[in-house]
Amino acid sequence: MLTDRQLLILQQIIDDFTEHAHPVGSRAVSKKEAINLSAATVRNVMADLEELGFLEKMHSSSGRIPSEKGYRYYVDHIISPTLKGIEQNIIKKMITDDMFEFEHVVQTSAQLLSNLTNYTSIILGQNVIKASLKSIQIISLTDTTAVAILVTDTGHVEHKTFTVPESVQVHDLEKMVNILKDRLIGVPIIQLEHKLRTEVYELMSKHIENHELLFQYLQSTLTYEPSSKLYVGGQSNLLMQPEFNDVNAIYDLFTLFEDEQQLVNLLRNQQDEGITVTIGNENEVDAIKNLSLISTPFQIGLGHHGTIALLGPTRMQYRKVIQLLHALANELTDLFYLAEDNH
Amino acid sequence: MLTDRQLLILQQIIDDFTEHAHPVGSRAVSKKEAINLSAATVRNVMADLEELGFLEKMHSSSGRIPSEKGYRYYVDHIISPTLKGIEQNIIKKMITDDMFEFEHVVQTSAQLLSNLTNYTSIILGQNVIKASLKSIQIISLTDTTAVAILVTDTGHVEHKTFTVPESVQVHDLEKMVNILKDRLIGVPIIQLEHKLRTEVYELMSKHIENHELLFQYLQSTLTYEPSSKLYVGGQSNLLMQPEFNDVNAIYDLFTLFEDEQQLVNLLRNQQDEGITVTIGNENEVDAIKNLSLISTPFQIGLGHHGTIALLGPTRMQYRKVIQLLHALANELTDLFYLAEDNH
DNA sequence: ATTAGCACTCGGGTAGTAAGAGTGCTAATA
DNA sequence: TATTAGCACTCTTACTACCCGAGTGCTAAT
Repeated sequence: MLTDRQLLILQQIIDDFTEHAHPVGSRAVSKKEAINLSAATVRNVMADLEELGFLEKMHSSSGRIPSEKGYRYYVDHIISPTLKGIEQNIIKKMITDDMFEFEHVVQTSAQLLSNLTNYTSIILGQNVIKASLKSIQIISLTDTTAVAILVTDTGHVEHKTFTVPESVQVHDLEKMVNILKDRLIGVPIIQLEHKLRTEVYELMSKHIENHELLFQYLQSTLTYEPSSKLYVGGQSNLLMQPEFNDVNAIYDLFTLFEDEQQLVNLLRNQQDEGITVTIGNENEVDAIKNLSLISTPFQIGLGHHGTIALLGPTRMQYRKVIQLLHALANELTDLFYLAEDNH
Repeated sequence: MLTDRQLLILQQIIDDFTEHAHPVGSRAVSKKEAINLSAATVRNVMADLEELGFLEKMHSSSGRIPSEKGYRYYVDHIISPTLKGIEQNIIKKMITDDMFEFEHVVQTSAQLLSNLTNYTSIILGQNVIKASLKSIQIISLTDTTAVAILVTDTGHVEHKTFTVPESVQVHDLEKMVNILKDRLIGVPIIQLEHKLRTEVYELMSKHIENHELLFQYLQSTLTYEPSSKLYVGGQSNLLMQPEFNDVNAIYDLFTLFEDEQQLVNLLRNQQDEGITVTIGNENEVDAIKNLSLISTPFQIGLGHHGTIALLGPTRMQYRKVIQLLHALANELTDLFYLAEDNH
């Protein structure tokens, strides 16, 4: 579709703009090492690229900046996700150095990503919906308080502290726990509430005295919130980007960061495999329509997966970011997935 | 120290500036209902107040703005922390409506506070350091993964997922758990690591085959991070304040928000009881030297306490915030503290 | 096909000006 | 004596005009 020369010049402009965030003029392109053309010739090519929609001008006599279509072409045609050199080693070292703890690894990865790129990293931990209940326990702390602990087969732990009303008998509580263990262990999380309302409720009303009150407590305690673990790292990195000199843009973005549910949805909507790049207006969420989001899933085990993403200006270092994400996703999958597969 | 008239005018200026964020002129003050003086007279008083250090000018012909000393005087002499009316009810309703779960209450409170005030709320949950271990369990998920769960007597739950090396025998793992239960339950968190290194290590090396490897895992799993639960609500609220039209100020602040440890320290350093107000440069952390922090502790039970704080511009609605915090701290203390005391 | 040359465009910076808000001081007033 | 009216002065902000430089697009020459 594009000639070699057009492609080369598009690439040079994107690289330059990515670095300096200033519109790129024909003279600047002409002076680049890879280019042996006069400014005038470059101008002609640039005019063509603009007509094709790959470049834009801010005003009639500014240099060119890449359009979203330009970035899209660049990402689709120029980049291969093989990472070589230093970063690969950093990641390998970071990840394998005596880390066996899921949350820790994921959190460290988020930190690492945002440090290496100066963008904002968002990592969504495992999708709890598909998991099922592995263990349920109630540990009493004082006479009137207790903590309930739920564990899923994917290792997700949820806990709630609550106060026990004085009217509740200890042996009723024990009975209740036994019913719960009997009926709920092995049940997929998504069915918990239903089972609770039917089977468990029925059993409780038969065997337990104060069942209405207890059940009420139970329901609010066991109703799983669908929010998975979410990590956001390097939010302030984006503030350093020159595109954020306007406070309104910042406001919208940070309001998004505060809305966990919306972030989760954002990452859930990404593809199930491979690296996904959404550029500017390709994003459906308004607050990031002037940013790019690059994401990739990683396997946690047996069909469950998490998502790593990086959020940066459309003027993003796509090559670097894609290679980093690719490498990191591989490492994480190796760590969590093969660990289970290997035994 | 100040005459009645001076006090009145100081108050009017602070109230006006708090609302509008613009320097207040003598004419504006003179027109206020509570004031029956001409602009000229007000000017004289304002000049006096400036000389005393309670007011400042931005430039020679601007109106006056309160100095930090001015706010300090206002807070110390004019405000009483009794809340009446609507907010009290909102809080009561919010807090008592079928909530028995600690984290939920605290998180809702943070949300509530930032919504009611349009400032940023920071809530520090219980101080784990003083707690001691109540329960310790290891639940195996698959052949090679397991999750360890620790519960303190204050209801704090910590969990870590880890992979079990194949070389470890199941019965060794069981032995280890028994040793841990025997030796660590009841031990204050702060002493955990020591006990682990001495008593537990000794026992393990006697009774368990592969003890070096297991111990290594154990140590990284059980070493408690001193970070308590921290909630920050309404970060983006501050972005709407006109004092944040400069991106640099925002950057420093949000970098602080990302540094949990620093936030925890900030709140830990507040007074042990009563409401603490630190205004502008009274704060030790650079990033908030142009903001005010108002905080109050609340009792969780038996000597443990958490801290609620609100962060806003020095031009803050001190009266409202102080009254809100006062009321909320009382409600929380009632809920968590008296619950235990009452039985 | 490429390039040099040139007229043209537009944004950003600088300087000057006018308007407006507010002050401080002085003199008049109750 | 305390208060107030009046007025000159100060400083910011908004607006305008202007110039400079970077960059373009087109034409003609190579």
